[in-house]
Amino acid sequence: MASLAKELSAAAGAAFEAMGLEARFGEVRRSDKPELADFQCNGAMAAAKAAGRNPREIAGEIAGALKAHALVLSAEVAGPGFINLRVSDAALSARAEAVRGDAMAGGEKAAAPERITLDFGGPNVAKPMHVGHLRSAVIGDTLQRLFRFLGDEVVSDTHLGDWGLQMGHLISELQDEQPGLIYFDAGFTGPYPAEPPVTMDDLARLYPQASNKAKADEARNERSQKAVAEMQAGRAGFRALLTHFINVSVASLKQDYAFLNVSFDLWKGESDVDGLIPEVIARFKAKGLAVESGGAWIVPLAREGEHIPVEKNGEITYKNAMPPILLVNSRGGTGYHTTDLATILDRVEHMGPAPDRIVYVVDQRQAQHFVQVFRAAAKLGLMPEDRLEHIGFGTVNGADGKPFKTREGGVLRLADLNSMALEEAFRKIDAAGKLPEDMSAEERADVAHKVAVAALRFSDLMNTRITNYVFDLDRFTSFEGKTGPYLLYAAVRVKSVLRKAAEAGHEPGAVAVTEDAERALVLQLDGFGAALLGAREKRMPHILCEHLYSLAQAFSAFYGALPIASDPDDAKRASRLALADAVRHQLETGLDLLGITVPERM
RNA sequence: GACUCCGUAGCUCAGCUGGAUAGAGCGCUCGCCUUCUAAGCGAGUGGUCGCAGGUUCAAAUCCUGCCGGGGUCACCA
Repeated sequence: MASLAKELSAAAGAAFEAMGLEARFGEVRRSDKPELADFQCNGAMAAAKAAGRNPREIAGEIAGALKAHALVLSAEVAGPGFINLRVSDAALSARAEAVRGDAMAGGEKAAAPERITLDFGGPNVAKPMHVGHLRSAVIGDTLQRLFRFLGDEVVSDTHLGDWGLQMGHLISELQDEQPGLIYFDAGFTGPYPAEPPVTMDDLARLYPQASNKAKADEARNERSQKAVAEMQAGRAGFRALLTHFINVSVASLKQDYAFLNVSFDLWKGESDVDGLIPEVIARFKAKGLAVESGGAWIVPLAREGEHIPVEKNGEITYKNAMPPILLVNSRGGTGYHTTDLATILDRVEHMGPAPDRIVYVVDQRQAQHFVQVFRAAAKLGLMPEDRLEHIGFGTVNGADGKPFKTREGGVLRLADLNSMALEEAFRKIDAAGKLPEDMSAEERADVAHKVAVAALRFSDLMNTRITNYVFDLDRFTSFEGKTGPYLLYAAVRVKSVLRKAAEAGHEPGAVAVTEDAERALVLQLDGFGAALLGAREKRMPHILCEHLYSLAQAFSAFYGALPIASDPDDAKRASRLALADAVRHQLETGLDLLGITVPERM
């Protein structure tokens, strides 16, 4: 059974068509005014304008047709031409039962599923993840889960940053500290030691150290540039170091991601497409798309009207235009434009069936970079621009309103954020004092972890992803109001009611909706499918967050207003238990899509 | 300078493919635990939707222009 909103939309659409008007006017949605209606259709007014007719007259005819529909209790015209619909208790009851028994908890598959390569995470090998990496991880992972649930075929790839200047910084800084290491002996032919010469802490220390020096000292920066160029050119010792750095980093990254329930199918990185870079460059040159400029090779991308070259002191800058990409720099090295293009080539031509779409979940500040890469990829014929998609998100700012810096040091590590959230969860759990005395230390730790993850993921996902937000520890770990822990609490309470009822021998039965709180609850359940599809279409997880939060609220109101397991009437008790079970099913399903797991007790 | 995102309640934010009296959370004020988990529920408080024009029967929503803030603009990614 489709959602009530969908059934009603189809019926209203058919009624519009019968009048010679477009079916799209029949869109029915939840009413803004629950005291007046369950659902409303506003299409008559738009249709009247298109057809040059009286809106109330059209609304009256549509309402007349809808009255005959099996789900509809009443259909009335209000104001300038709103159609207010009430559905029958029987329709709501049937809908609740359908949600309860549905594998998708009332959701429905996407109409046109796609094969999607999802690129998110993007951690750098040189440095531990910081708070800014939270967003890509959490938004990307949620989209991954959502896409799969709705029928898309997803391959996720973390796309490690392991090929750029940061590797040069790391290599040269290590050489300064330990010049005797075998990796720096150009005459050595191998094999190199299997044990890594550094730990994650070493890497975390070496990188900012080198970066700061390079900023202050051009000669120091030049050495990093040289080191990276040599590494890219294939110097064996440097490649061996690269492999060590990657392995050390990945082990650490996996821990941070695992804490947040974030996973990837692939852990490929920029260095994996190293071998494809010459081919990318050759293809651009062969097609005449690359031009030489100041010793470097660039690919101009500006379109008609965009390209405004301005010459100043003998140098040409491209003011007010889409800048070209730097294919090969003047040292013969390549930057992230080129590796990104090589990665597209890899994904399209070397990894099985080509994806329908490649989606990048990366900071909004890189929007222009992606426009450039996408244009270049399209020019090369790798993939049309409209199949490449950048899902940007706002920065996580500090209290000063500025984004957390990543290269000056002093940033909050993601691992530390995770620990802080976990500590806070423990503290709040102890303060609430609700966990049963008999609960083992292991289970308590598990509950605290689930609460911490719910707090972190939900507080990040509930924001519209495009806007910046201020990092506020209280907000991340708040256990009151519109938060992940509130949702967990609501879900745990449903489970608790159901468990206790089962222990008393009471099972869910046939649903018979009668009370307002029950009607409101089922109407909320009915909106799940639309929320899922909306979240997928717009790539906006907060739409799903809003739905689940409203569902938890509707359940809490229902719980407060009516007895469930404690109702003495057998039929009412069975019906309300079934309603509670439908809520549990949809809440758990939806929270799982957000990467949030509900414990049995808390 | 160009492009881009944002500007809605004291604070943090939804709503933006135009529709009825603009919604949440936090805060603040009341009320509710001898009954299923009060990390809860109910009621109240609180808004020139940045400003000015325009389109429309109807604008927070669409268009134009301003103002304010963030971001980006080839050899770091």
